[in-house]
Amino acid sequence: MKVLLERADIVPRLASVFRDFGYEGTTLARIGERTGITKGSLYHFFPGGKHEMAMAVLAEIDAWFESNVFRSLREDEAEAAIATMWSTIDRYYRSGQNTCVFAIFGIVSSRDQFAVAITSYFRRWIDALAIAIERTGLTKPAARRSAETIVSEIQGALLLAHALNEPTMFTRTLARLRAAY
Amino acid sequence: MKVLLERADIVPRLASVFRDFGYEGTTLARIGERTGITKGSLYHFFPGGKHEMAMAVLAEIDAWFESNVFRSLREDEAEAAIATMWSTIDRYYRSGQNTCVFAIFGIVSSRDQFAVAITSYFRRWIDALAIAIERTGLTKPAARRSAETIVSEIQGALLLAHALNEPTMFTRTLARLRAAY
DNA sequence: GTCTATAGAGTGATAGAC
DNA sequence: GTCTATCACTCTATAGAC
Repeated sequence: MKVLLERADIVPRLASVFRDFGYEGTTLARIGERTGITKGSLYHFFPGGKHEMAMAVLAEIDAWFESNVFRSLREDEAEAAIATMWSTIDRYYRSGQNTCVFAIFGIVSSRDQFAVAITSYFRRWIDALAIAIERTGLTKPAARRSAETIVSEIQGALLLAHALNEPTMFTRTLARLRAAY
Repeated sequence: MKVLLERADIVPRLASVFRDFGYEGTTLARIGERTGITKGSLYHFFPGGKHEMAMAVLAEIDAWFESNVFRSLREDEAEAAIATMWSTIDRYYRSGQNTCVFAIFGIVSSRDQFAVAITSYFRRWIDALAIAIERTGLTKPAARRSAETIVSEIQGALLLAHALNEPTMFTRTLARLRAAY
């Protein structure tokens, strides 16, 4: 029987708080309220404090996308990998109800302390998608432009869906992209 | 000679701080550092505190867009109004270096206290643009879908431009939209 | 003199660190 | 839980505009 927490149990719970409140808006008290994890436990697993907690959240999301989206785009058959991507991210973003933690962190100036993680994530997404699109027959520059447009549209739709509290804004965009690519 | 501040002088300076740090990340101390405006002046003009300051910032940006973008889209000749929009927002967002305060406020959960202002802003942008596009000959539903896509793409491009610290991501998107509509 | 705007010390509450 | 720093905010004394 396991009664003690492990770091791996904590990170997803931290993610949910950072996702809702952003970096500045996430306080240790709020983490405690929402997850039941006390400050003692937090500092035991993340001696670097709030910054290390946020880095762990970004790293876990990054790893999830790497193994569920990016790798497949780079290595698998292109059309299938792209088709899988639409349904994977629809599930991940809960059809527009979830926001993207990298977007939240990337839009304000505290972005600077996570700049490497943020740029790496978006760059690798665009790069992997460009590789897949190129394999469907487009030229390298055209594939790259399409990849940038798609990631940008996904993020824009997520943003608007949340700002307007209208998740269908996201699902409609996803349906349109699915049909176009 | 005028040495005393007026509310109208303060709001744009506040906007620059909220734009860079978001609502939670903006502190009165930081406002003081960046603008030289001390608490005495701030609370004199904004008795409602930080919340009222943020509302004033949103209201001013909203009014600027209303008179420089939305009104023209609704009332002026459609092709000309749309053409003007591209260059107006390119200037407003300083070719991708600026972020959108409504987007920053709208992406985190503190969005709730500004929900009315945020949804009104994006809705009126989409509505005005849909009216203009419909006038160019599209059906009402098609025009609306295009308008949603455009606003979403603009926001997505702004987000990615900032997250990747690559403003050209925004200018390229704007160029593509300009060519397509 | 009157009134508006300003400076900034001081308040309790709460932040993150440990 | 304890600590110190910092948070939003209050308040008083005074400077500048007319």
